[in-house]
This record gives sequence, structure tokens and C-alpha cells, in this order.
Amino acid sequence: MTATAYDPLSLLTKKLDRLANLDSRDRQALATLTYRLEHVRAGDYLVREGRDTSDCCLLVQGYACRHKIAHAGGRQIVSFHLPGDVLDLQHLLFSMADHNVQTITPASVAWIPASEIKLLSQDHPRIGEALWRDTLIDASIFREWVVNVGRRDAKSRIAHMLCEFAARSQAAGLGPPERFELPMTQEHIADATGLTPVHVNRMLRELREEGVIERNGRQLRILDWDLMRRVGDFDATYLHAAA
Amino acid sequence: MTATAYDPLSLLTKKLDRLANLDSRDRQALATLTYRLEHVRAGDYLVREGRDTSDCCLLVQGYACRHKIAHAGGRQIVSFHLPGDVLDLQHLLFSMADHNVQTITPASVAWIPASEIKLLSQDHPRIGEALWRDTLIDASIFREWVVNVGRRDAKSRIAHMLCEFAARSQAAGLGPPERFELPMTQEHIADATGLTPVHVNRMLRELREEGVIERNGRQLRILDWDLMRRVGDFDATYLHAAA
DNA sequence: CGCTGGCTTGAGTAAATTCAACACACGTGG
DNA sequence: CCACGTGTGTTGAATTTACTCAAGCCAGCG
Repeated sequence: MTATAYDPLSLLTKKLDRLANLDSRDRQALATLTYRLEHVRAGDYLVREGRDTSDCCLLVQGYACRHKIAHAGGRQIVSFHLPGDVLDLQHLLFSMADHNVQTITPASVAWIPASEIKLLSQDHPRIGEALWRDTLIDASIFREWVVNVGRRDAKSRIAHMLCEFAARSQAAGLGPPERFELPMTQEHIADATGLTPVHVNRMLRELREEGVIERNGRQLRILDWDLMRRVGDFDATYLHAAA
Repeated sequence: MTATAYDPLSLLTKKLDRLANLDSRDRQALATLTYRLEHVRAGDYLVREGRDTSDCCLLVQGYACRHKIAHAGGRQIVSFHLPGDVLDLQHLLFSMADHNVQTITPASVAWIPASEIKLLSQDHPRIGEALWRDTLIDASIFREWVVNVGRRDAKSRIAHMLCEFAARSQAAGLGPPERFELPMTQEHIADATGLTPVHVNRMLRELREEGVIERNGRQLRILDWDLMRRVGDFDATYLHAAA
């Protein structure tokens, strides 16, 4: 990756440009945003449920997940996040977080004041549209996750989750969907699919034995993308070509 | 209900006013929207997956649900909708629907051109903010549903769903949360909670036998709201005082 | 070297499903 | 008016899926 890829504001600009076609004035305005760069360890919290937050968090490098805690049954991850994702657009309008965001690898994040982004989105219709579109895509992904945990069996759920991650990984410019870095542990996968780590392990073994996937450390290879899509009941429409 | 409650534009204005404080210019602008009123039967589709749509649908009277079809496991309902809900704000920015919306009772809906709403939201920051906030609340509800189907057992899921419906029913001005109209069948509840209708029936019986709820036809009474909240692991924060 | 965290496997168990049958209310047409 | 069909709700018995508990493995790292 080039040095510019790690410049927070150009990363943000690139992302928003994909969502709505920005013009040069939009770009210039984005470049005026202030931010505070922070490096965090794996497992650190970026947002905590019930906490008051006035900043938006841009994930510059590394991976994160968003989750809520159910009283009895432990943690449910509701989404994964890749470099370039803006994690807290809801903080533009809600002061209190209703969920947690936690890194799953060491990461770099840029904190941008929510007030600045809000002003920008009001003065620049295309920026506002891009941000709104981003939250709508998030909502669409949440809907698909409800379907995933509600109406698919264990193997399908896992396959679907992996397909989505592969597709978004590619859209974010992190390489081909057939071979990518899978940053999460089997426990993360379990918490995202509503299963237990033990059962995730068994299902992954079956997918491996069936020749669908192959895992070398953190590298995941999808050997048969077509079969994978069928097993996971995956149709990328709901991503709306998201990154 | 008064006659004005069924006037689509005043219903919409009332809703948006709750989400952001509109001024008189905002109200006047909303009153200029054009719409086409339609009466539909129970079970009719308002939005179909894969269909191109250029209108937004305001639910004026009756109830509806949003759902997707999984390849193997049937239908998953991802949200329920009450009178006053705007069903398709995502159509402001996406032309293709990625899910279905279907009525669950006879209903009246008002179709409003997406282009008009989009213009309004650009020219009137508070209207834009109210609409954006509405989509963020939707997203928050979806996240909670992922938790519900992913990490709660059958009885909890159903109790949680009923709590949410009760709370939203009240917020929409349809009466107290302890006694309200439950428009959906046990099959709807099953499709919303990721269970089978048979199992929903058994769990509802248990809730009845434990003295938590009582059902007379379409009237549902929550006899012990405190216990219900505990059983359903329900905390209304995620609704952000939504209607 | 010995932890630690993540991965793997087996055996027994619990939750929810499937299949099947029946009850009941409602509306429609004979 | 009754007969009938349909959609919804109810219950029982057998089955399946995923969970729980438990143990052991392996790689990386202080």
C-alpha cells in the first residue's frame, strides 16, 4: 500500500467518492477536517454501549467488529469493519451509543469531531448523500444478517459471512475475493453467526473437507467460489457495491 | 381517531416533528408534497425484491412487515411497521429494492415520489435530519434483531419482539403498551424470530401459563410488564424513543 | 521452557424442528 | 340454513441440530 492510503482524509475522500461523485469543492472541504490519529491494540474498545460520544471514528488500518451483549447468551457481533469504514455515523445524531465497537487486530483510527462532519454534510449535498448512502448500506447489511442468523443452518451462515467478508474486502481494495486475510478467530465467527466456537470449528472442517475453502494461518482461500456462494446462499445485491 | 390522523401529510409531519424540531417553513414545505393514496388488502406486496421503485411508501393505516426470502429456510421478517412509518427511505438513494414489504392487515398507504422527498431534504436541513435520524433508528432496530435471533432462546426472542411492538405501538400513539392490538399471526411471529410456528405456539402458551401475557383474539395484554421485560431481555434504549 | 490463546475432537444433552393430526372460527356458496 | 373449505391455532411423538462439557493439541512468545 502507498503512503497516501494511510492518510485518513484521503482514505475518507476515496470512500465517499465511491458512494457519490464528489466534485473538487467537496474534496477540498473534506481536506479541511481535523482529526486525531490513534494506534490501538487488538481487543481495545473504540465505542462503548451507554457511553456519550461526540466523535466519529474512521478505521484507517486494521479490523474491528460491532457488537451487543445479550443478558444471558453472551456477545452478538452485528458487523465487521475494514480499513476505510466510518464506524459511528449514528453519533452525528445520537449522543449515546447503543452498542460496542471493538478492534479484532491492532489498528489505527482517526477521530473526527461529529460536529464538523455534520456541518460538512449540510453544506455539501453530495457529501451528505454519500454519508447517508453509507448508513443505508449498513442497514441493508444488518437486514441480511438477521436473515443469516434467523433462517440459515450453521454451515450456510458461516459460508455467507465469509462470502460477505470476501466481497467487502475486495471492494475496499484489499485484494481478490478468492484469497484474503481473515482477521477473526473462530470465536468471532461464532459470535457473528449466533453459534458456538465448537460448532464453527466443525463446520469449517466440513467446508475444508468438501474442498470449498482452505486456511493457512490468517490467509483464507476460497477454492470453489461458485459452490461457496451456493452453500452460503450469497447474493451480493444487498451490499449495493459497498466497500 | 380524528380525521386528521388519516391525512397522510399531517401524519408524516407529526412523525418528522418528533424526530427533529421542524419550524413553520418546514411544515409548509411538507404540505406541498404530492401523493397517491391506495387501499390494499392483507398480504399485498408494497415493495418487491429486485423491483425498481421510484416512490416512497407512507403507511397511513394498518400494519406491514419487511422480509427477505432465504433460499432454503423460507421467509425472515426483519421488521414490522405501524401507521406513520415511512417504509422505503432507502429508495431515495437505491433504485433497486433488496427486500419485500408486505401488509399483514388491510391497509392504506400514500405513495410519495422519492424525488420530491429528496429535494425537500436537501433544501430543509431539519427535514433531512429527521429522515436521516429515522433511517438510523431503523438500523439500530435491525442490530437489535440480529442479537434477538442470534443470542436469545425461543421464549426470550418472542417476549422481546412483543416488548418492542408494545413500545413502538405506544410511541405511535396507538394506546398503552400493556394492552394493544397484535395484528400478526403466529406464523408472522415465527418468521420474525427465526423459529417455527409450532414452537412459537408452545412458547406463547408457556408465557400465558406463567401469567405474563393474555391474548383475546387480536388484543394482547401484558399482565406483568416487569417480568416481560426481564424474560425478553428488553431495554428500550435502542429504539431511541422511536415511533 | 512453560504459558497462553486459539484450534480440534469426542460423548452426552438440550433445544427446537419435523411430521402428523385435530380443533376452531369464519366466510362462502349451495 | 347448513356444508364445506381455508387459515390459524393447538398438541403429541420422534428426530435433528447445535450445545455443553471435557480433554488434548499446537504455535507463538515471554
